[in-house]
Amino acid sequence: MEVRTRFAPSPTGFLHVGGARTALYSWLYARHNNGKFVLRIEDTDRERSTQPAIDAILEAMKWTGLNWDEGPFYQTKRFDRYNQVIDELLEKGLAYKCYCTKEELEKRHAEQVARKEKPRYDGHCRDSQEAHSPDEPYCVRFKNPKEGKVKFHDLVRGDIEFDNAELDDLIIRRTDGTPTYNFCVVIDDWDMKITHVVRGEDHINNTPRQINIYKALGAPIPEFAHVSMILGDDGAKLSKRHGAVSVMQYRDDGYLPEALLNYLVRLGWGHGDQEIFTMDEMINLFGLDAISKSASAFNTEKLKWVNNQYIKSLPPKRVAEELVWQMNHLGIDYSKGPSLEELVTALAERSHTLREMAEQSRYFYEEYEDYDAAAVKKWFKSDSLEALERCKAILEQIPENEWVADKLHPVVEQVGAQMDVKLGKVGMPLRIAVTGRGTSPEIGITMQLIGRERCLKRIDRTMEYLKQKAANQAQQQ
RNA sequence: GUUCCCAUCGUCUAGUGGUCUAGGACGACACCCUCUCACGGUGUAAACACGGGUUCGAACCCCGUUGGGAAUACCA
Repeated sequence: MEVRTRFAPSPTGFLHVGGARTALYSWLYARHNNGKFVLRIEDTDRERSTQPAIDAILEAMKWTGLNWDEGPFYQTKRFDRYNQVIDELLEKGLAYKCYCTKEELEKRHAEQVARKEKPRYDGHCRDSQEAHSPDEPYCVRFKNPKEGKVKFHDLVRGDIEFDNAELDDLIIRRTDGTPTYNFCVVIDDWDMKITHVVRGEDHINNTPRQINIYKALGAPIPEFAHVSMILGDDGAKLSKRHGAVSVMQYRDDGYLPEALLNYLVRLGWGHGDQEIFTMDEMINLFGLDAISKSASAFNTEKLKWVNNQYIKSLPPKRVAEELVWQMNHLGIDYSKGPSLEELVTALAERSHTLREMAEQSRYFYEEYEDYDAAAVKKWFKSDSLEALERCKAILEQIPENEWVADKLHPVVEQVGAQMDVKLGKVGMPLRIAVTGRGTSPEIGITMQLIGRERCLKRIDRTMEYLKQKAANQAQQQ
């Protein structure tokens, strides 16, 4: 039988990393088994569901590359189907109309809590013979079995069982005529022939209710796999105060989707000691049974490391694609200067995020304003002017067509030898001169990418600056 | 309260009764490399929540305790 999985978010907000991991696991399982992955939007709660949230979720799914084979299906478009089944249930006596008012319900609920009982519907209308006028409002409840147990084998947790006595008759159709979640999922998973339900562990408690509905319907019961939740860096439940929670926020922060997915797959799943997985490896090696049962804390430091691994190993062309967003976001006009691919190649090793990379790239495309104060203080010494003069003398002899790292790199050593000083005394003033700052890639490639004309101009500028600085100091003394 | 789920270094994990004086990764620290920042390399510190069983033998199996989490909605 074909494996069919699904991801069924409710559009009440953006896609967060926990949802993304669940989606990833569901997607991987389908791909691993050459099955189908279905996307369904669970929007039966019309109060809280919004179009912007739907758009945000779809955008995040596309960005991560978790492509779906069918859907997106919307539950709000399937109300006729749900109501048809509810009517059938009503006819067969497997569901019943409940006329209890909200006030009555609340009162009984409060009494149960006061008695320290588990609050649940008491079945007041289940066997009631009370007469009701046709226009009296009612909701529909599912007749849950009163006795026995519901057992199921969870693919990640093993056997789980609940006593039916713990469950109550849940509402499947509200007074306003709209069906509710626990009913809709069952109908949808049934209609969409879902074979494996991969979802968050918060649904474990819903599973026995849903199984009872499957049974009442005579529908096949799918396999279930309940994935644990993701905690924040501090081990507390993930929330806004943890900063990045939305998947798209990670795009904005400069993470590659490949890296996020790799990080996420390893968070709660492992294959020996392996840390980095290509998509194909993930698909080939993934299995629901290896998913860890306990919740796991999100660790941004490790994500950064993974991201750096991908920035270094992915084709520069691919990284450059994602870098475009950052450059535009920072307003850097990269049309005049090195290509983004060259930039990526030069900066890959020292960038943990694309945002960092973009921020470090300004001097390749724009003139810098001021020198980095700390770098100036640390590296501009009394002999820096001489070092720059000597550098310039050699650099001027290098023609435009030979302005490449291999030719530029030895300049520092030559001047270092001439002056009989450590290379830092030459390389650093030169670096600050051409970039305005104390950090950059290797000086040869840095100068190559900045270009001959710009470099010489900046060196001139810096020599002027150093002369001025020396003059000021002399004056003060 | 009740039901259900969970429990190995700070974090993610390997480990499915002996090969565990518990392995890897991130992070931390130290050293090496070095024109900066990084990358990389080497090394150090760092964990089986607790208590009972079962067994010749338990991180691994069972029970309990403790601690976390989820559900208990006319939300999903």
